[in-house]
Amino acid sequence: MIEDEIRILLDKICARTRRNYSESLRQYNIHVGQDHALRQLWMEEGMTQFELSKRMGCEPSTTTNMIKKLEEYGLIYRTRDSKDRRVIRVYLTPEGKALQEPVQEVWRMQQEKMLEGILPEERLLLRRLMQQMHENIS
Amino acid sequence: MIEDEIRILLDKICARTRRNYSESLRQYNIHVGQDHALRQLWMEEGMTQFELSKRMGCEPSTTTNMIKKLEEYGLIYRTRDSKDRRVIRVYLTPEGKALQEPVQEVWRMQQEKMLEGILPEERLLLRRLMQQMHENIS
DNA sequence: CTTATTTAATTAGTACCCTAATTATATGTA
DNA sequence: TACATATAATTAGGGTACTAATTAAATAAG
Repeated sequence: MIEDEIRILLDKICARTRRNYSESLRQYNIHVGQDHALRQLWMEEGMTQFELSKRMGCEPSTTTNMIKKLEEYGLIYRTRDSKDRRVIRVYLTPEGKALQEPVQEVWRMQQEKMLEGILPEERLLLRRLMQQMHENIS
Repeated sequence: MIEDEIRILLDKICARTRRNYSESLRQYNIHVGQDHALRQLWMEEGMTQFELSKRMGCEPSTTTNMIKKLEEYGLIYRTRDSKDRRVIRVYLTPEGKALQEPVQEVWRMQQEKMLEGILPEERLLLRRLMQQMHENIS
């Protein structure tokens, strides 16, 4: 069945990219999920952990653990909001900021490798189909 | 960048399907990765753990842990190969076999939901593009 | 025959990601 | 003001997946 193949390919591509990405990130001493959090912070600092969870699409408890590791590594720091003492806001340290360029470069290279030989108009179509798939299941 | 969007969509679709699938499997008391192993065994029993790892595309240590859980749950059993005492062969119990139908039904329904509104010829193209992507990164 | 090398599986340790329950603070209502 | 409810973050506990190191059995080489 063609539908089964699509789903299986999806899983394989995902697992493979994750693994490749994980290997490439090792040189910077960070892990796949952490990069996810860092990417959000490179776009906007000072988010609450709740906001960060929403943007990453994961549970708050996952964010707590991830953020804890990133703090241990010295890549981010946290401050409690003075207006609402329940809230914690997350900021990048200079070390965290410095990773943006090299990590984005790794990301871009993997992208290009994955899409090699796929024409611009095919990429547009691919994006459209994937947007549809994403809407279907969200 | 359209390429970034494709990669991000890929991650989101993957995470989402995994999560949805995980929820659906809860009624059968199994977890996402375990289903992966069971699917291989439904196709062919008596594989070695090494063979199972290769087919699942994961590390042997991951298989060891997964198989251990499945054995605790009473879904599979293991026997040591009499010719080569290093090797362990994996078989399904009646309970493990009984899960095939309902779990495959869940799988099929999620598939159809994900691909809703995508025409047959688009599915063919989608498969082709994904096959290409898979080759590119493997 | 003995030693070295290879191979299958396991163990230890780390990170990711989830659910359910808990803690602490803020807010709405009697 | 007092109590109930809601919200942000955390903790506890389980499963997935990896790397690196180890164990045990099989095979190759001297």
